[in-house]
Amino acid sequence: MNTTKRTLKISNTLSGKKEVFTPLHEGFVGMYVCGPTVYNNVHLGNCRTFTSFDIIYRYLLHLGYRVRYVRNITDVGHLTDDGEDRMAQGARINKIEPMEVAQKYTLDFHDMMRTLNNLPPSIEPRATGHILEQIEMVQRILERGYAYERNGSVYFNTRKFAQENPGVYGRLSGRVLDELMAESRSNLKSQDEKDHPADFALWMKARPGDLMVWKSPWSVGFPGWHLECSAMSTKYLGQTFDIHGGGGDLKFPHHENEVAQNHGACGCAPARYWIHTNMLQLNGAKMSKSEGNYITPEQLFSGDSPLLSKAYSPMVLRYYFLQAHYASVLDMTDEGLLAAEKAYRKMMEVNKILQQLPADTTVYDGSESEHDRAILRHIEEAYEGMDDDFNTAIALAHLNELSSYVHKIANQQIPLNDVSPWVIERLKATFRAFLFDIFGLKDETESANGSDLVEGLMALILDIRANARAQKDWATSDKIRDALAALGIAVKDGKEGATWTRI
RNA sequence: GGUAUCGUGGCCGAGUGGUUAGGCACAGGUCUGCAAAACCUGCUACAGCGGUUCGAAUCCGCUCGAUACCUCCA
Repeated sequence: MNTTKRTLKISNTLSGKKEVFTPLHEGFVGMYVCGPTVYNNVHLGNCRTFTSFDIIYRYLLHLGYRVRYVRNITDVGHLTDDGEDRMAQGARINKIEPMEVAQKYTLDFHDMMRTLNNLPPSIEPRATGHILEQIEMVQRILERGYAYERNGSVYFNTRKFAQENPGVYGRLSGRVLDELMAESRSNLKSQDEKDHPADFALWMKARPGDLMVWKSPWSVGFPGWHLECSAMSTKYLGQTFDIHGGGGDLKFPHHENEVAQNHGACGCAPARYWIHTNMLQLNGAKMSKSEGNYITPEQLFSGDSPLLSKAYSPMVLRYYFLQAHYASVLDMTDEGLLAAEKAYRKMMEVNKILQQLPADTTVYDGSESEHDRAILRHIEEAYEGMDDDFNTAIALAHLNELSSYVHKIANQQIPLNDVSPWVIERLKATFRAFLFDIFGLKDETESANGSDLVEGLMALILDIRANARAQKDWATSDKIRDALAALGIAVKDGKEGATWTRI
C-alpha cells in the first residue's frame, strides 16, 4: 500500500468533525494512547479500547506509514475515591510492594494483549520511570505562570490559563469553565487548598504513610495523574504530534487537563487529532460488579458465567469488536457472541477456500467481466470503509459480500473462467491483508485441530468411516460420528469426503 | 441537577434528506442413507409525539429510555 493513494479521514474529537488526516511529517505518524492503570486485572472494556487502537495502528501501518505508537503504563498518581494511590492501595491490601502490584498487573495486561493478538506499542513508558521529566514540566508551567505552589503541592491555575488562552480549555470536552465553577460551588468540598475548584494537582505533597514518593523542588511527593501523559508524549513524540487516543471516559478531566498542561508548558497544542473510543456494555446496561452485570475476560474465555451459554475464544471477541465502529457504544450479549462466533468461523473457512482456488495466470487478456467489476468494487469499498474513520463494520460487510463470490466460484455457480485470474489473486491478497494484517485476526480453527498425532488419528478414523459408508454400513458410520461428537469433534460430509472441526 | 452522546427489524450492528448495509436467528429450497455442514432464496426496520420539506429513519422541538463525564476522588 502506498500512503499517497488513499485519503484517510478521522473523526477528530477536538474539532468534533471528520477531517482528512494529514500527518505532520509525510509518511510518519506519531500516536499516543493512554494505557492502563495497573492496579487490577484488565477489564473487558479495556480490551475493547486497546483493540480499537490496535486496529487503527495496524491500518496506518498497512497504508505504509511509519508509526511510532506510544502507550503508557500508569503505575503511580492515579488516586482512588479516598485519595489513596491505586497502586499503594493494592500493596497495602496484599501486604506487598507497590511495584509488585504494578508488575503483576502489567504482566496480566501484556498477556491479555497477546491473547487478543494486539501488536505491542513501539514504546511503552511507565510513569514512575519519568519522574524527572514530569518535575521539569511542572517547572516550565510554573515559569510560564500557569501554576502555583501551595504547602508543597503544585496546582495548575486553570482560570488564569483559560483567560489568557481563549478557546483552549474546554474545547475537547465541550465544558465551559464558568459552568464548571457554578456547578462546583453548590457541592464545594472543604479539603481544597487550591485557589479555585477548576485547578488540578501537578505535584502532590506526600502525606504520612504514602509509599510511592520522590524528591522534588517543592516537597517529597508524587506527580498528578494528568501529568505523566503530557510529559511522556512530549518526550517521545515531540511537543506537537499527530494522534492522541484514549477511552471516551478520559476526555474529561484527564485529556482536557493534559491539553492545558502542554499549552501551559510550551504554548502549543499536543495532538492534532484526538480519537476517543466508546464503551462496552453488557446486556444493554453498563458492566457493574455490584449489580452482577459483569464478566471478566477470563470468564468469557472459559464460559464460567451465568450470563454466558458457552465459552468464546479471544478471536471471537475480536471479531465482535470489529462488527461495530470504535466510536459507538457496543452492547455485548450472549446471542450476539454466538452470531460473531459463527460469522468468524465462516470467514476463516471462506479464506481457506479462497486461498486454495487455482489461479491460471496464463489466460490474462486484460478484459474485465461483470463479476470482475463487482468483485473489484467490493474490494475498493472495503478499503473506503477503513479510510472513512476506520469503519471496520463497513469493511467487514464487503468482505462478507466477497465471501459469497468465493463460494459461488468454488461451487462453480460462477465458472472460474468468468473471473479474471488477476482478480482472483487480488481477492486472495485482499482477504489476507484485511483478516490478518488489518483486523489482526488469527485462524484459531486451524491451530485448534492440534498435533500431527491427532491429525493422523483423525485421518485414520475418517478413512475407516468412509469404508463403512461405502458399504452402506450406516450403524458403524453413525457410531463413529456420534462418538466423535461426544468428544467435541464435528464430522462434516462433503462431496469430496469428510472433514472435521472442533465444536 | 448540569453537560454530551445515543435509541435501527427476533438479536448484534453500519449508514443516511429520496437507492438491498452486513452478520446471526428464522422460513423455504439444493445437496445428502439420515443428520450436520455448505450453498441459494426469502424476511425491509429505524423509541414515541409534533414540526420543516415535493419527500425524513436521516434536519428541528418536546417526551420517554440508555450511556459517559461533572474539576486529586465519582
